[in-house]
Amino acid sequence: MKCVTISCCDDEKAMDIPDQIQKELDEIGGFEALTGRIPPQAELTSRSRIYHALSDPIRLTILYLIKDQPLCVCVIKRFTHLAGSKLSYHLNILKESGLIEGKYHGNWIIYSLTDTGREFIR
Amino acid sequence: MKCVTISCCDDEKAMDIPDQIQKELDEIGGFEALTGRIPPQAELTSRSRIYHALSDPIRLTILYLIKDQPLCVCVIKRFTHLAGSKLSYHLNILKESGLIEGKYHGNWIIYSLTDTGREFIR
DNA sequence: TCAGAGATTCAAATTTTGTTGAATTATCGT
DNA sequence: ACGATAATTCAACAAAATTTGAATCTCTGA
Repeated sequence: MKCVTISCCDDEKAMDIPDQIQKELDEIGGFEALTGRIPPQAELTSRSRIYHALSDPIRLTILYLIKDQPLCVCVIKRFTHLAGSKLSYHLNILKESGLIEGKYHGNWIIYSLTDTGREFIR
Repeated sequence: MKCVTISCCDDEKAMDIPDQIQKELDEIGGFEALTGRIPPQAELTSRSRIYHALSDPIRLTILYLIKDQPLCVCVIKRFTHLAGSKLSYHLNILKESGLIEGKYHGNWIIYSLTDTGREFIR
C-alpha cells in the first residue's frame, strides 16, 4: 500500500512568484481560481480547429472570393491557378471546419460561406 | 527573344461555368473584378500567422490564462504542467504573432495580452 | 448506357510543426 | 564576481499538414 505524504511533490504552495502577481492572484481567489478562466477543453479544441482552417493564405483567399457571392470550384480554380486536387484539399478543410458549404448544381459544386464563416470573414 | 502570342494558353474566356454564376460575375464586373475582393497578400499572410498562433489548444489556454491579469512564466508553467522548453516554444509563437508581449520584472518575465491579442480573445 | 466535364479521393513524397532534454542566457542577491 | 533561480535556445527526433499526380466518382446530355 502506498503512503500518503503530507507535502507531496506536486505542491503548489512551493511557488516562488513575483509579489505583484501573488497579490493579483490572491484578489481573484488564488492560483486555483485561474481554472475558472479557461473555457472547457471541448470548446478550445473546436475553436482551434476553426483557427487552423483560417491559418493558410490559400484558404483565406478562397473565403474572401466566395464571401459576397457563391462560386463553383471551376471559377475558384481558374482564379487561384491551383491544381484541382490541391484546391479540393483546402476546400475540404474549410468545409470540415464548418466555414463553408458546397452544393451540387448540375455538373458543378457551388461553395458559399456558412453563418460561422461569415462571423470570421468581414 | 520570346514571342507574344495573341491568344495565350491561359485564356480566361475558355471557361464553362454555370449560368447563375456567370450572371453574378457579370453584375460585379466580370471575372477580373474578383481580384478586388481579395485583401493584399501581405495582409493575408499576417492574418494567417495570427490564426496559426490561435490554432492550438495549449496556446488558447495560455491566452485565456493571461487575459485578465498578466502572469509570469512560472505560474503558467505550474498551471499547465508543461515542460519549460515546450512552454517557451508556444509563448514565442504567440509573441511573434503579436498576440502577447513579455517584460522582465526582476527575475521573472511577465506575459500579457497585446491590444491585438485582446481583439481575438473575448 | 456511354462519353465527357467537373470535382473529389487516394497514397506517396515533401514540408512544416511540435516535442524533448541538454545547454545557454538573464537577472537577482550576496 | 559567484551561485541560484527563471526562462529561453538549440539540435535531434516525432508527428502532422501540405503537395502531387493518378485514379475515382458524380452528374448531364446524347
